[in-house]
Amino acid sequence: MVAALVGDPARANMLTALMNGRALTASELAQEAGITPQTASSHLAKLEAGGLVEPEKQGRHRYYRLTDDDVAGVLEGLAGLAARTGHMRVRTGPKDPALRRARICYDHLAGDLGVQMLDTMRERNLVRQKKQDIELTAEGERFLAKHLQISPDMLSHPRRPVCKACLDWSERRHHLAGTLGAAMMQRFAELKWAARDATPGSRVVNFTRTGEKQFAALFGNGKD
Amino acid sequence: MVAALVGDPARANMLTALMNGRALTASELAQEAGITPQTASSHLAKLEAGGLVEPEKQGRHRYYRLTDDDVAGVLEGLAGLAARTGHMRVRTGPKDPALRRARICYDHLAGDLGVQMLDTMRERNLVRQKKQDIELTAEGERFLAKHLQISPDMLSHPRRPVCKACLDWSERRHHLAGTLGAAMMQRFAELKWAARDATPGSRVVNFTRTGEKQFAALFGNGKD
DNA sequence: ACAATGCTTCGGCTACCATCGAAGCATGAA
DNA sequence: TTCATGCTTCGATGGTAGCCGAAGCATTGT
Repeated sequence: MVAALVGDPARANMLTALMNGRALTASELAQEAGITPQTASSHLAKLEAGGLVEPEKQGRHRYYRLTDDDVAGVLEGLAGLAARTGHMRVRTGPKDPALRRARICYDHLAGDLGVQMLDTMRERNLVRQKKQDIELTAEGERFLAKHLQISPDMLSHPRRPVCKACLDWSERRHHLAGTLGAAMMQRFAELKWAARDATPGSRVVNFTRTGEKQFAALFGNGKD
Repeated sequence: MVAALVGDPARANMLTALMNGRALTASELAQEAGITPQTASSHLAKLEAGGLVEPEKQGRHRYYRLTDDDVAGVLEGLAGLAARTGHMRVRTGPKDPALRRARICYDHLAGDLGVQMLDTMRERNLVRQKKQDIELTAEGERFLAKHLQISPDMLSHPRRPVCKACLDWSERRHHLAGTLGAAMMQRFAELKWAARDATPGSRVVNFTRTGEKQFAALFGNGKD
């Protein structure tokens, strides 16, 4: 059944990413859906078998596009039904998924992952938050020293707080700023977990595969 | 996500069964999908939450129908996509013709003729209907007195309404219930226009030749 | 030739969800 | 009232499908 194909969240994300009519590679679609290439491969095979997408081989890439406008039309219709029940998410902030997921806010991590990180830190008592004021706990200091080799004396600054809550543009929730936020982002880059996108002017932060895994191990919420 | 709702085979079968625009009871939908009532109940709750179907309570039955034509349209579209890959579903046909044409529903006339009767009464302003509530007009009272010797005072009952819309089992449209519906059916029997089938337990109503003619003269829609 | 990249296949794990039995309500009938 | 019917809720189970790690092809670049 075709609907079952569209029903899976990962596949739905892929299809949505293809709704603009352009073709995307398997890897791009994997990133779009937030899954590994091998999982994406499995999904794409099913979508192809279901006649929803068709591949075009080009070198060592495989570009996928929606089969035709009929498919796009049905997807539109489904989105319309979803919108009526309020099950559709409201578009806030940037539309670029990569930008929504992880980006640079001044010098610290923002986007879904940034919000997720602070959420988890709060949940595990690594920090305590009162409104916009955040303070690092003793437990948090041990955590940072152990997993990220960050010591408290690296964070002191004459005019800047160690921790600060920063309202996230796309998520409309807080992520972590301050010298700690900056230090952690810097550490992620040094560990090759993540790097700013090469495109000039882009604020997108790309996580490596291992980086994403390591990050999820420390701050994951199980929803990815 | 809406597509996930349609994606499940059991739910898909239910929705397909509702595609003709008629309403079905929860039990019938369960049988249609080949699952137990409790499983069907769970599915129907989800479909309702997703805005795909809406219920109508009638006695101890719960009739479900597709919310509107948009839903049907999207389902059509999905079926269209499915058809291209070769997997098409088959639709099971109806059943006993005599039962569908005329039968007893509690104590009043149901089936094709029952629906047809209410249709004509509504069309000729003998009754006015708002959803499930039906009221007899002055014109209707004159009509009943003249042609069926039924006077309004025969119809009053402490706990039962004079007119009530009852969802027809086979036609899935409303026919006339209440004390008036019962009185009319009784009158048909007294006039030897129709009689319940002799078979024990059968709900079939057999019309005589003259009865059929007389009935058609009063309530016919010209399609017979 | 070798290495790097992109994608796929295979195997095992896990989580979710459809499913059903049993019991609980609600409505209508006797 | 009591009983029967229709439907729902609860709890437990099992099958399935998504997911990833590791390894295998395929293509391109050096």
